[in-house]
Amino acid sequence: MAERGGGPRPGGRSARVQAAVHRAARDLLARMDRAEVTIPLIAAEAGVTPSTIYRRWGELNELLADVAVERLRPDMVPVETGHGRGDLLAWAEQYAEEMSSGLGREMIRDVLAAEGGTGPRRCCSYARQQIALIAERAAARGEAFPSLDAVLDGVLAPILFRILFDEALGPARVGELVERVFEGDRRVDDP
Amino acid sequence: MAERGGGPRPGGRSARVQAAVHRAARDLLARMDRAEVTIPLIAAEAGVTPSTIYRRWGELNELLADVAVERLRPDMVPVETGHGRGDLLAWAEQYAEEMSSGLGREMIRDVLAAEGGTGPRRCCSYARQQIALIAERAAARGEAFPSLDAVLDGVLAPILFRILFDEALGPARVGELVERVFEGDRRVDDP
DNA sequence: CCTCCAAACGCAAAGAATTTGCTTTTAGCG
DNA sequence: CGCTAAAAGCAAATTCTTTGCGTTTGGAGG
Repeated sequence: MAERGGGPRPGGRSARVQAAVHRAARDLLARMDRAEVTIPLIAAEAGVTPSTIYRRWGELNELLADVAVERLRPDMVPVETGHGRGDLLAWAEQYAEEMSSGLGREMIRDVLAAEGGTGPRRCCSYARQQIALIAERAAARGEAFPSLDAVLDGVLAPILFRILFDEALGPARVGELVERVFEGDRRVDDP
Repeated sequence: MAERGGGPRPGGRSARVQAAVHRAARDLLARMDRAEVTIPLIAAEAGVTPSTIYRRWGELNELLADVAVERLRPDMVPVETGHGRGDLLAWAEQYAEEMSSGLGREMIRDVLAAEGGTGPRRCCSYARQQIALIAERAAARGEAFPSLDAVLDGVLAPILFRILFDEALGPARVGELVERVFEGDRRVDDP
């Protein structure tokens, strides 16, 4: 029913409609309150009929989650500072800042609100890839670097947890978390 | 608009309606798929008109979030094992298990999906209270115990992060997290 | 190049949910 | 014992969602 993701074939009609709908949704989210955005509105903006959207996405949450996951995909490689700890710190600080914004928070919530669990998984995997890349670079330089799970649980988890349930962490606290994940037992086993 | 929480006055008509609606929502959630539950359905089950619910809660998400926060409120004090680390471990394991269930995950998502940020805050504060209680008991015994923030970021955050974005953590990993939060800098006076 | 096919879209009617104006009930108060 | 403000009921109007059916489209095979 859902058929999220890149679409069936690149270049087909299906892909064009999906692109138009995504763009329309992004535009509307940018210029009006999230609660006022409806499927008929997006359809009108995209130049398609509502039933097309209902058939492809099923409900507003699925569509918005789809759009949010797309926007959450990292668009650049993590900056290189010369050592793994600096790379991770820079990445974590930028990540925390982006996600702490009003728009960032809304996108995360949209992703979580969708039915199928694939959206959150994809977001997690995006972060995983970025961290793995930093870890690889560190390993190539012969540095010790914490395991992927340690970084996920020790840095990413607190950042997202605080954004969702409490108050977003500031850069100072993010720095502490990065420091802490480098302390103690370093498991370099994970590539 | 929302008027979540305990209700205006205990015993009034308002409180009775709220209780009836909450119960109806819980019953329906228990016996049918979450996606099929609608406000008119809940209204019928509760014996009120839909417009009452619309006026009080605004939309389905708000109502379900309200119900979920209620159910997420801890109903007992953390078990006493004799020392803080054991208390925290027992609490964390039980928390992780409860939240990892299908029902637990749905409740968390409901809480997060609501508009106002008060639901997630309240859930966080429930956990805070439980942890603070464990910490107080430890302090009363003269034990060292990690700071509240350290526990939130080091134990609670990974548990919830994995449930929401990845795969729920097993008891073994939860135990590791508890161990780790007791390592390193303890910001409470030494034992 | 042409024809055929399945997938996807548009249209419009039917069905369901949401909003809203107005009336009625109720609990608390003087 | 009335009075009043808040909350609920009722019903009409509006908006969203679903669905059946005909049309278009892009691609595969001849």
